[in-house]
Amino acid sequence: MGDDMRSGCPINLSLEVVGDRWSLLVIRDMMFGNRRHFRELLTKSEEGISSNILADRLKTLLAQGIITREDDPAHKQKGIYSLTEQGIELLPILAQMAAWGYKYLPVSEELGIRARLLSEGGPKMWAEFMDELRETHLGVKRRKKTGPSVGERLQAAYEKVVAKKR
Amino acid sequence: MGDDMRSGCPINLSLEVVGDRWSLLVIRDMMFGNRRHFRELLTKSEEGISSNILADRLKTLLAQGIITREDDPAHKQKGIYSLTEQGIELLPILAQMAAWGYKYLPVSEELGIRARLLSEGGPKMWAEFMDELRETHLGVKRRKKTGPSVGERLQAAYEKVVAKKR
DNA sequence: CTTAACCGATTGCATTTTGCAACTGGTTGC
DNA sequence: GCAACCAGTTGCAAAATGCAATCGGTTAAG
Repeated sequence: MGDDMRSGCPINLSLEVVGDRWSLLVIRDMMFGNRRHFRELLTKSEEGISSNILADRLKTLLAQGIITREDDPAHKQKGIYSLTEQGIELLPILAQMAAWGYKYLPVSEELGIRARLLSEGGPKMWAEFMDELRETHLGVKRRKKTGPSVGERLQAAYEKVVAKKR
Repeated sequence: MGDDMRSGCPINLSLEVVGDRWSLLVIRDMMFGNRRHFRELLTKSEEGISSNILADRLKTLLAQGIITREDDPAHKQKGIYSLTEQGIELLPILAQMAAWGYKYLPVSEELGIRARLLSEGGPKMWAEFMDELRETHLGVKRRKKTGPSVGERLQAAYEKVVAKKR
């Protein structure tokens, strides 16, 4: 993660910031899995990131202004990681990657259901989900709640598939 | 580029395929720079990829079905690389990355202009550009041509900025 | 027909990044 | 007071990356 710039191309710059094998997975877990602590990100991830890599990525994402860290008032050692607006706006990238992966790669049924719903929901659903993230990560109040949130709907759909498969 | 699967999550799988520092830049140059030969991709890139990395990435992208390679009838040594439908459908990911990078990173004016136009154009413009790519890479005839293509418009805007800056 | 430039790669080697496992210094709950 | 938990750090091996030189073949100019 050197800070030497290869070119001023926006795609290149984005790749220099989040174009590695782990950064976007950490963001994904913060967004869809609501992981906010180091230990949650470390142990509750599907892929099993190792602790040194996680520590390094969190440091980089922090330095880039994609996440913030604050002390957990309920536990002196715990930090709470939150997405910034800049981090929240990575969602469309994740959504497109999810849609592409769902269409072309051997996605498992339970892990693919969210991608399918998000893809079908389109940009409108993404915007709604981003508003929910602004509420949980930035403390921005949302106006209304008619029915279950996008996050709840995705989670419910996931659990339904898991239950069905067993 | 091991083929061991970390998880069946669509985002993770996408990252395993194109989540490195170079693959998407190669795709970008094929899409927006119309680079089709090894030497073009090698020397006309902003970032200066090295030949062994390029060879390796082309091999991987080929194996993944994202690009194809055929012999150039006009030159026995040259191969022509083309995007497959799967590769063309990476465009929305690139477009979102371009938009995010343009918004949050120190993008140069001349390399940012395409990102701005593409972002303003939205999914409709992306679809049009993908149709143009289907024509040039897959030989699929398009129906109509009213005015300059998206590719031409992006290129013209880029050149205009370059001319202005000098 | 010679020859220099060009072609898509490959090779060897140094540097950097990643991955794993053990461990540290500290906190919390029982 | 002690076991479980916490956010990381350390040491080291393995893999990926980056660079420069090179290879065997093709093409175009003279």
